Amino acid sequence: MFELDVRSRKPIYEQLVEKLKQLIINDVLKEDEKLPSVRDLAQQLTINPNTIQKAYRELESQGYIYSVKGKGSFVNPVQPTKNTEELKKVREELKKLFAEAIYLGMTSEEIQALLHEVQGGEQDD
Amino acid sequence: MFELDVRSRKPIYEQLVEKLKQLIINDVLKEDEKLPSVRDLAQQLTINPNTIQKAYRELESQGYIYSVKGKGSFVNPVQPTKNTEELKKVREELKKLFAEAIYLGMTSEEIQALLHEVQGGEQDD
Amino acid sequence: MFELDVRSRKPIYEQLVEKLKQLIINDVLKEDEKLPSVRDLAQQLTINPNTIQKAYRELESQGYIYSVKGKGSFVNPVQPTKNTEELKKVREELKKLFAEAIYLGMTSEEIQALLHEVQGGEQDD
Amino acid sequence: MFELDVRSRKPIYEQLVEKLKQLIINDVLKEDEKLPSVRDLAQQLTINPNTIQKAYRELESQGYIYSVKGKGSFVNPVQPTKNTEELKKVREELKKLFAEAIYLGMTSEEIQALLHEVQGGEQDD
DNA sequence: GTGGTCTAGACCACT
DNA sequence: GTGGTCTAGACCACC
Repeated sequence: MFELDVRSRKPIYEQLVEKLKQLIINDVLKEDEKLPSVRDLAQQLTINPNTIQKAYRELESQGYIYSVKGKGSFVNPVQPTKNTEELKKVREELKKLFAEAIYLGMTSEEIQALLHEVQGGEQDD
Repeated sequence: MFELDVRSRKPIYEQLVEKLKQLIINDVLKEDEKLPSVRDLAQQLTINPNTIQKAYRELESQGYIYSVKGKGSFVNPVQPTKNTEELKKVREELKKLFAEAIYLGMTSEEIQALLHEVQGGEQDD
Repeated sequence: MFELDVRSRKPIYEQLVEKLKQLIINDVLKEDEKLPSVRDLAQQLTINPNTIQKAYRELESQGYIYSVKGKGSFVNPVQPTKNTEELKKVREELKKLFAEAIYLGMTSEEIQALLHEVQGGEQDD
Repeated sequence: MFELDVRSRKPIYEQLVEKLKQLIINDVLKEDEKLPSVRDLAQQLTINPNTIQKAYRELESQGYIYSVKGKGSFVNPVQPTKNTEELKKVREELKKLFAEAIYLGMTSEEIQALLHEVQGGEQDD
């Protein structure tokens, strides 16, 4: 299900957060769907349950999931209002990346192609 | 000149690397222009010189600047050949960000507008 | 395990990088094998841990090892794609050394003998 | 005549030593031929005369040239006896480089081709 | 004066 | 306990 890279400089829990975000964003994990339990996922990925829990906590605080005591963790519906802060960050990040991509030689056509590629995948799911 | 957040989770030297990259990419620091000396910048930012040096070294190994003992550190001309590795990373990053931006409600029109905004600034310099 | 020359003009961390490279190249340290911890090696060699870390970091950025926070540093499998830059350097170095060896009186037979000697050892492991 | 790389991490005087060695090795500078004067070379290369002098001193101590007060510096005839020490170093260096080249994927055929290339150039000069 | 190396020692993040 | 970051302060090599 996941491919975690122990070699990466990025901490494992951050990788997990990112992967799960991707799954939610790409609608693989639908609204109110239950995430795998901490213990199950830990066993599946052969990593420490604490690490999983840390990832879930992070996702919760970012508003992507919610936890119900004794039942598990579930995907949050999108809350457009709450995300203005995050949108601002994403905009800033995009600007930086665009500048860097152009500096490294990418044309705006290539960048747009990439965008449409992602967008196409989005709709297909 | 810079605004560093000492409290941030991101290491100071990485923040520095990013800021300096921005300056180079946006042509504020031109080719072969001298960067502030390690000691000067350290004093200016009230940061340890070693930290500055770490940032400079990182920028050097990424090909953005070069350092000459006894003379200083200077901006490198772009080397399109050497940056294939970095381009790959940027492409991956862009894909992730696009997905996230769309998830948060941005339309592809908005994203493209942002791209053109950056590109415009680029050409004006 | 290592013999470092603290008096040498070559920085300690560079000596370390070289020695460790040798061990990896000669398969003394196998793929994914754990390197000694920064602190352990520092104590063993009576050298400051920062110096060891600098060496490890250099090896990491050259693609020979990878480091995982909280776990340790490990030998990387060879990545033939990523090393084009380094190969170029090695080729240049070889050319220079060949010229010097010939100047000092070595015949090309002697040089080839040396090559086969090394190659033999390589295959025996 | 020379191409010095100020960008290089290698000190300029070392680059000079290497270049001059090459010229001697490749017989561009013949036995007892006069080297350019320190001041001339300094002006030609637009670098500090002290740097040139340091390079000449180094070459002298390595036995490649000799200096005559008031007359200049001259190329030394090869002294096979004196070079056993250096030969030993070169042999060690070659072994290391061979191992590294093989590790990075070069075949012994490629290496030998490189050798013959250098050797050919040697005889042509 | 410039970058580069090294030490000693503190503190943090991850597992 | 692991690697990673940062500081303070010393000394060296190069130009």
